Amino acid sequence: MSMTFIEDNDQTRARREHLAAITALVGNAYPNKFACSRVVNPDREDTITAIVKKFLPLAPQAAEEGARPAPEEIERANAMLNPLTVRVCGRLAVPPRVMGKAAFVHLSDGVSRLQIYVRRDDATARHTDGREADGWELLQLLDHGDFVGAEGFLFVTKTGELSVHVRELTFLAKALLPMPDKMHGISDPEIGRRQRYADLIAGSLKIDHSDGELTTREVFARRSKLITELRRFLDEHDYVEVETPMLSPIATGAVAKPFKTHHNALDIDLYARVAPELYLKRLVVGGFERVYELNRNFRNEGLSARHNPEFTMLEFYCAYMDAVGMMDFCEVMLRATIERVNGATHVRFGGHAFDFGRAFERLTMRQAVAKYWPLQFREMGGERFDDGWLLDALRVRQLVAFLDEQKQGPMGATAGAGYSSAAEDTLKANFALADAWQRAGAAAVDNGAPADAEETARHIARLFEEVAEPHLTQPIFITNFPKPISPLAKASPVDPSIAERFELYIAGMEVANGFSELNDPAEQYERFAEQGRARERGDEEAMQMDEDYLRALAYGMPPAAGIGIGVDRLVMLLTNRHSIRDVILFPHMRPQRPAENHAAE
RNA sequence: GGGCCGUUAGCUCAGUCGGUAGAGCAACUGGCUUUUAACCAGUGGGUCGCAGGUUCGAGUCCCGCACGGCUCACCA
Repeated sequence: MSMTFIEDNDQTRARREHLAAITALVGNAYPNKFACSRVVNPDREDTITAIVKKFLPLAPQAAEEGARPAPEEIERANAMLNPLTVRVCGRLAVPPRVMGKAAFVHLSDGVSRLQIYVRRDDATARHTDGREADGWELLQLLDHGDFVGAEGFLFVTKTGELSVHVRELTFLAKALLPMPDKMHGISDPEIGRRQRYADLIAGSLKIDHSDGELTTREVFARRSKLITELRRFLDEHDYVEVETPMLSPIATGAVAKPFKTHHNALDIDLYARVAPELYLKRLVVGGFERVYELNRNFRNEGLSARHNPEFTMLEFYCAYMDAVGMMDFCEVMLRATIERVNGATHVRFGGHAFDFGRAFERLTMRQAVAKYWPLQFREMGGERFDDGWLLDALRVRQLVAFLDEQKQGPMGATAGAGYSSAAEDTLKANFALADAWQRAGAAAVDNGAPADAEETARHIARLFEEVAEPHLTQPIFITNFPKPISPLAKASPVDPSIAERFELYIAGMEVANGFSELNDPAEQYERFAEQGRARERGDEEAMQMDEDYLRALAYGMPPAAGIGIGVDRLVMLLTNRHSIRDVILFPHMRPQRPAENHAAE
């Protein structure tokens, strides 16, 4: 038998030899079950975590750090603990500490650890055929990471640690591979993400947690808690959870490139959904006035610290509500769930501190661009930046062209050469700026084609992304998106050029996106048609016409607001992880190239 | 694709000016019946990512390649 996944070295050889010796000693080294005691709760078997939680408070405390508790206090604790016989099981969290004729080992259940104490003169083991075997002999064969069951009585040691004095040891499963370093854990993030099991083990076995960061286990426990709380909040507000297709004949509902697959029996291509949006709105048509789905979306785009090809989105719709109402609701929901998950509305994320208890700022997209337009470019060619320019298509063109040029060169002459004085530098810089501004203006006019609404919309979105987005650290709603880039959103009743759409930004990340839903089938048809024209011009991400959806709208959809919340990014914020790959258990990674091929034989 | 950084024992990492390959942990042997990053004594373990060059001599300097990380561009 060749097990190429187990490297052959002195470490693995020792473990295999131990396994053979264990088999000789106790028979089946992989028994099917182990029944634990029911000391903590007669209705369920004890876990290490349950035992520790229940009995740790009985262990005496030392008067000061590093000192041992008073002997009489230990005696008092043992008088209560010794009559309690427990059966517990778990993974060896450390290599056994053998001291001649006695040994200490910690067992872990993945969350907590409990020490067991094995003595040569009173430890037995159980052979799978029922015979008694030598427990001390079995202990000698245990490796860091093995699974064992232990029966014995509770006590506290001289140092005050709650422990189990083992009477019978049962072998449960072998770790044939060495455990991650007990002090350093897994240092290579690559291995941590590819082998999440090893990462989780490392977190539960690591001795020093002094860095104050959450363990991997804790990150995903918090993720689970967040998802529970989001569901609870929506359930309490009369939302109904549904599941809509992951595979559909057309990928629509968001501006994104889809994954394509094929259904053999039907002989049709299907797409992994990029958003459940249009299905959920069909349900609003059908009478689900409050409906949500919390599930995966798939987008065939680049990977980054903030992008995984599949990601979890919470999407929900509320009839008779508009975008403003949805922002209010979203804010209340985040405040409530974050408080329940983290125990406070305060969140620390890298060097930033957020207080979700405070009202979120709200700015229109144009206001955001105007607010964050760089100070050094407020004066250009004798003209003063005015946010009214953002209403003027040619001005918008000029701003984009100007920004492009500034991004290209290293600010032209503004870098300033060797010996020139500060005044000279400023003068040169002003000239260069005026020049650039003029060139941008000329380019805007020369562009030829009359500026159409869609081009202006894209330009404003670009200006927003370049100029404002990096500054959006504290939670902020950006509102009033240009209509042409929002094909499913309803126009504002006061300004038909903008959509009643918003995005929530936190720590520079887009965390949520919502709007007043377009429910006029005729207008929706026109918007799809515009998208179709963009598609023909080569925009792969443009949305496809969905005729069934239009038919649904034709049956009548009540006014409604909807929102999509990026759950992974929210988890990042709540766990202080700066890569989305750290909050997804098995993130997609580039396939591993065989750089080393020692496993060949 | 561009820029920067990395690759040394099973793991985490040192390695000075170019001169015999190092530590801690882990493994193995022995000692130790309340330890806790247990301790003490000893043993084994290396194609220094790969390939070429310079040199009397390369883990170290030079060139190329592979693998990986961070970052920029693209993107929710």
